[in-house]
Amino acid sequence: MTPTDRKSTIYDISRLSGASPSTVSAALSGSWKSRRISEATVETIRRIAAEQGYSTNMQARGLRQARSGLVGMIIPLHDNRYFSSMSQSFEAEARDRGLMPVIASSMRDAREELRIVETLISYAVESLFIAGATDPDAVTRQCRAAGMRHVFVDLPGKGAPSVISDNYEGAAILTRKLLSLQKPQDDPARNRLFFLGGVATTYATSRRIEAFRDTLTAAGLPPSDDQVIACGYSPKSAMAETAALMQRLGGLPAGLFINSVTAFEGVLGHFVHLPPKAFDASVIGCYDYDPFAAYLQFPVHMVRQDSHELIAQAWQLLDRPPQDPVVIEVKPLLIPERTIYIGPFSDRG
Amino acid sequence: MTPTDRKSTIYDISRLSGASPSTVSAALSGSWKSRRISEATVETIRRIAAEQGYSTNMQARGLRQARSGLVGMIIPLHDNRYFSSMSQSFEAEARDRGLMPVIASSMRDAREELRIVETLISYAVESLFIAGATDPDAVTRQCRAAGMRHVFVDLPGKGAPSVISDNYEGAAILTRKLLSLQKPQDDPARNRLFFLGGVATTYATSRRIEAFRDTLTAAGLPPSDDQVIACGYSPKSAMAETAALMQRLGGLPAGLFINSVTAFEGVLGHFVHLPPKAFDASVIGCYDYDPFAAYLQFPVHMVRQDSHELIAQAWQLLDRPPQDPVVIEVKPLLIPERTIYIGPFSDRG
DNA sequence: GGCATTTGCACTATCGATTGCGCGACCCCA
DNA sequence: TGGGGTCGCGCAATCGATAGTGCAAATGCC
Repeated sequence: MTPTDRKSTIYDISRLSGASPSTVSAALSGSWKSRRISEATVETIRRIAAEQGYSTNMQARGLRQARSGLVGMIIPLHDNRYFSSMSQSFEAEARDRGLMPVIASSMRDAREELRIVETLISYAVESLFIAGATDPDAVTRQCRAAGMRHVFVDLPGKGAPSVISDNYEGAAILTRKLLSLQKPQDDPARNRLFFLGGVATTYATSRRIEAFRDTLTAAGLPPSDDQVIACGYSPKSAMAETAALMQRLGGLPAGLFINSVTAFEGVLGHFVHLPPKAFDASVIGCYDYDPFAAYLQFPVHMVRQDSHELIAQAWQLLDRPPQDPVVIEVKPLLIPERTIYIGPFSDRG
Repeated sequence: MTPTDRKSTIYDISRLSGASPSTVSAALSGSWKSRRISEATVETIRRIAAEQGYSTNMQARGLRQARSGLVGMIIPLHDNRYFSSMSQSFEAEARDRGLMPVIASSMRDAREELRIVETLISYAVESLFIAGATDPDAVTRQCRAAGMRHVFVDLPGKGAPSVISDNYEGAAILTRKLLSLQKPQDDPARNRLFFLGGVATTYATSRRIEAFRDTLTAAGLPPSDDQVIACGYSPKSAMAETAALMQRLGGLPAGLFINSVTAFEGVLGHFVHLPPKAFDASVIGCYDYDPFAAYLQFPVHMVRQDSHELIAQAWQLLDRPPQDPVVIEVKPLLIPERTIYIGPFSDRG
């Protein structure tokens, strides 16, 4: 209320109320019952604190208690539907628990990721979620050294509990779907399914490629190496690779398994140059869901990873830390073509 | 290195190096030159600190220096392309400046927004960005009381500098585009443009509605009140309102101005039930850009707000705080139909 | 050689909140 | 009236880092 520009402290409240700083602290922090402070005193202190617009200095509290009230989360990037919906779920749960979420993006850069971990440790976050880790083992080493609980999401780590989506199953479902809808093409080079996007050395992508290969093989169509183009997640490279592929094939292949929305964005960047009927002979699938992508000029079959459930399970792992570094797999869902999925936060926008 | 589970402090380094804690602090914080600590001593201390995996306790430093090294940002929600790309730009710049970004989402809830402001103040963030504020005046009051610098983005506040996109201009451009492409329809009730989504009492939406109205009026087609349906930003309500509108009109109107991607998501939730040719007689525009939305079954004309530029300008306002609460307007861009815009982070995914 | 500087570092208070401990006042009961 | 117990609260240490000040040893200068 009073327009002082210094933030008021318990010492100010102490002076104004006549009570000692420790009494003020107890009154405002909730520990007054066990410290036998009378309700009347507490009331007075609360009133004065409210008048002064007092709020606890969390740095001081954190320093004293060795708890900061912060929880960290690292994601590859904010600007991505999958990860940002993880952030949303993460933040909701954190705030429900009275914790302040700190969400940072690594841009899939291992160095950056470690820098963030170190910074978060400096701020004494109480636990850390790492989604889509770039170098999980290094992260675990750092966290261990600082005694920090952590959980991996989407990309497992050997040194800590992990929650991932069932990449093999999801990719197998999607591949089968594509196979079942594939229309035969004249040119044998084009009459095949291609896998595009992702980083092959990455756990998630490697599992998906495995499923892609196994499923094709099981269908009697063992893929050759050129059918897997793990060109990274960026729109730019996906666009270039799509162009190159079509150049090579002289058109679209019978089917395309796109390994993330971001890659899809790049693919689309090339597709816009094609006439609508170019897609008639192809079937397109994407590992990731986007409502708009579900309703393009051509049908797209999408696998939706349950980001909300991933995060929920991750919180549970923190609550009841398992003995061994378990890996929990969450089933992804094949979304029928041209379907708008309504998620948990869709009453907000 | 040593597997102690307590984090090491300057006192540990002090003991191991034989130097005093204050010397250790100076050596590690960079103030050693002005404190005349010999380079040899600094080297020793640095080595030991590295061996011990020391990192500064930011709570202690922040408490002492009354600076936390944190910058806050509030956005309505993470799970939104427009806001998450703001987060991305915000975070990049913050980290470049050696600050740790803390990004929280208000879910467009004024109470929640104020709670976040209070929490961020408790953590002594050094400045605060508020994007799409729900109650800017209340935010300013709280920030003032705590002596906190803040900037509004996307939605202006009276009490602090603001950077917004030029909503009037953007909406006028989009409306003109829709008008120019509109095909005459038999039914006069349907032969009109409709505005759907957003909160009418909100600055951005009200400016856009103003432009929508003015543009139609200037074209000799003054709109009636039923042509503006400000049903909020959520997909759910947009879906319901789209259904209701089409029920009322007996089909799609000649043109639809959709006031955000989130609303568009809801609209699409209804559109999926329509046959592709249902869109032939309509022209659709959306205030917000999404690469996938740009490539739907029907052409969509989109206005892209330059989130990167908005954030860049906001940082500049913090650097050189203006006397009066200025409002900087950033021009939005009309993206031609079926165009994939490649943004500043598209080499990452 | 004596005195003034400079060098290199240690001492100690401090930031704001929490917490173990202790102390006086009051009550109860014998 | 005295002893034990409870009430209500204050004192002082503490968390880890920083910064003002002081002080001995080394160096410079005539």
